[in-house]
Amino acid sequence: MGENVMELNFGSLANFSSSSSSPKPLRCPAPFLLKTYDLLEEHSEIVSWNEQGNAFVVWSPAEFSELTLPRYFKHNNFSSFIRQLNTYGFKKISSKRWEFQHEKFQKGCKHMLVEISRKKCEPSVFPSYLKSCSEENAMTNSSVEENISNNHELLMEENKNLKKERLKLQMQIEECKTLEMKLLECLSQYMDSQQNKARRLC
Amino acid sequence: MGENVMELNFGSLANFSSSSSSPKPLRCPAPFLLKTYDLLEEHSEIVSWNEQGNAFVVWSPAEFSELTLPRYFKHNNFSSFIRQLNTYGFKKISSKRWEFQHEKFQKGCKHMLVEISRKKCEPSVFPSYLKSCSEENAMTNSSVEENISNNHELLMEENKNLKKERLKLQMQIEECKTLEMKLLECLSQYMDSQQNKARRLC
DNA sequence: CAAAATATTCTAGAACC
DNA sequence: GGTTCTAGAATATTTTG
Repeated sequence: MGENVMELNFGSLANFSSSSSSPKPLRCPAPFLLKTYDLLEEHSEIVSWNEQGNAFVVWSPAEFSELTLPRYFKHNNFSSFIRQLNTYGFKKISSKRWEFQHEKFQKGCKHMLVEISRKKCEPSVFPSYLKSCSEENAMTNSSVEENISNNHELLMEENKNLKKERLKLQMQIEECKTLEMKLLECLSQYMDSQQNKARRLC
Repeated sequence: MGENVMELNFGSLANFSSSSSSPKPLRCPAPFLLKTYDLLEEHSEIVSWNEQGNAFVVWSPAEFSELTLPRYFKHNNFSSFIRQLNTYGFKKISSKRWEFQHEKFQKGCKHMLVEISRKKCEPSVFPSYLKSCSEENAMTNSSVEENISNNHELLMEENKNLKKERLKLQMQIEECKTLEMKLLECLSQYMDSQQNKARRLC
């Protein structure tokens, strides 16, 4: 009841814990990375390193899912595989084919796998848009910005982005206000209905 | 009884948030829904209604992607199809097979498709302050402004101001959020106290 | 044609195991 | 840490006023 509402909506507050993220080099690569690297040494037509050896291509997602995945993982879902790739920071670098890249994932460089770590962000009270804003703020205060701000092109770009962001923030505020009104409306309706119920009970 | 009260009230809250924007009865179903419904009338072995006709099953994702999807959509990605299903509120109801369900998506009930609408915000009471479109953005990107901004100095100044403004907007959002939490807390407390009163009256 | 709605893509959140 | 399901976010693309 009332309590459940609170839990549902404020539950995330309980998880408010400071994160001591430690991206120190691990001694052994994550199993997922090893398996993915190994699977590329099969020299199959289903999946392989790309021409430059700095990314890999799943040439046939269907066969890859049905034949390759279950031999290395506990599933045969392409989407689960992709979810893992994203978790480890791989990017899809072609819109034409299933080609994924990570700076530290290269042909013949098995030793570099230890430098790839899982992305992990703590659950936070703040909505994602605020997170990204805060990150940006942190950046703007650094000296990095001092250097790049001298470039006219970058300035223009930043200007454009800032305006875009302003628009977004304005819309969010609009939404907030609307929601507040609706919450109030809901509250008042609830009070009415409860009073009617109480009357009937008398 | 408590639970029913809750459902009633949060149901109405959900209606509030959507009633302002769009969910009036449409005359014609979303293209995606029509296509998905049509594709199920092929009586194929790749995809079909389930036994009860209240959900559908993609029996062979690989063939579905390669053969079925491109005939109805502009792509052959299973994941894009699933993204659409989720956007329209379908749920995957089996862990064993690709079976998706929506209350208003049933065999022989094409007319019910008009009642399915695209999700804009969560059914949750809580914000997801995210975007529906509001229309107070006229003042932002005029081309006039673009020209003036070609001056380097002015650009710098404008960016500085934009950042200042951004900070202000972010603070406003924080305030809104706090207020919303208080409102909800109030609502929840009120519900509790009213229920206690009702119990005593019994 | 501009703006809104819908579609497609890529990535991430969160629950559960 | 892995797997699953769903959503966020950025673009494309289409539709509509």
